[in-house]
Amino acid sequence: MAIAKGLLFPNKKQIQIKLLQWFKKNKRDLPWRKTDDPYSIWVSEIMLQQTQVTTVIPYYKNFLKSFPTIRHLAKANLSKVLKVWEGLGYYSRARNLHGASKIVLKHFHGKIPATLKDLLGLPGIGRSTAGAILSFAFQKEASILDGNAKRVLSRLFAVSGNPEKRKTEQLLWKISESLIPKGYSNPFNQALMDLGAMICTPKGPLCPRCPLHRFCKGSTSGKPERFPSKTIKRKTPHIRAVCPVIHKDGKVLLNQRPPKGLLGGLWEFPNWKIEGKQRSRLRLRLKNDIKKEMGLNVKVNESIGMFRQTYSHFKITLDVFTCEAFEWNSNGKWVPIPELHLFPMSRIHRRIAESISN
DNA sequence: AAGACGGGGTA
DNA sequence: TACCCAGTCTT
Repeated sequence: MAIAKGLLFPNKKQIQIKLLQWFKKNKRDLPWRKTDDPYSIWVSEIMLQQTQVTTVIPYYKNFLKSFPTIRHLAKANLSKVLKVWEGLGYYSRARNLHGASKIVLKHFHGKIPATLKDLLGLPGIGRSTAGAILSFAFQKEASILDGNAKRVLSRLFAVSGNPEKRKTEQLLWKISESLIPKGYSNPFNQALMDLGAMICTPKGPLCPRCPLHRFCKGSTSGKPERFPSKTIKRKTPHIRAVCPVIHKDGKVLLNQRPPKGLLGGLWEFPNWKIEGKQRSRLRLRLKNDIKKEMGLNVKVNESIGMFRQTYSHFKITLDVFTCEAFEWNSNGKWVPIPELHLFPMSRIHRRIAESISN
């Protein structure tokens, strides 16, 4: 496990050169590589957290069109930011990005800070994102440890520890730091990412085409895919819920989720979990529950369908019923159907909204 | 140290 | 289905 920092790998120099040469010739053409604007690069790095490049590209372009500068972002309403973020997931990223833009405007004269300490003080920026911003936007000496770097380095040095354990993380960070050629953080970190995305892929790595093939302990030891080691995941629970779409005079009732936590700040149709035994006489139960919980007298129509969504730690099926209300009083917001598109909503509720708009 | 946090692409 | 993505934050 111990790899001393100074007298590291004898191949260090060759690894650096090979990787940089490979990168120069094979780098991906990505929108955020065409700019030197720290704000744009920052936006890209936040979007790329746990999200694949191809998913991010259209969001990145649209976001910068909507909020061209950090000042535009800082002055915008959170709801507008969430709307532009809609569908990208991990909405706390949007909330943190927005919050951080206000901090930068107020405490850093609108200039994104260029030190590790200051960057780490901004919400949504952890060590790896800070390293990416420092090296990509400011040409500073910094290291990264994203999913790509983690996989590449684990294989290159056959790091067999559980990648989720702190000790393994620390070791990988050490490797990432010590491998960077002085003055070349920017291309080197990008090269690490591109190698991980294009050659050293999670499944079926293209070792024969890898510039680091002959230095790679993972590859020469037989099966590079053993690294990083897999972690066992519990299978996700399945939640069933009912979801009344309550109509009155061309409007429907929406609730806004609390600002933090799951899908924080997004709007949705009322919905609540049902247990297995409650599945009988669903429409009658629904009518009574709406009366009891919302103080609303409604007529419950037939179900308009089951809507499913899989999240990282559970999956949910919403049984959606249209209802007709006989009165207005309620918490929540009555929204004309043609205006539903203005509200930030999660994927599953957006699909419901679209299904009743047609 | 462990769990929460979205949604999609891929095999 | 299962994996995993240019990770961070909370508990």
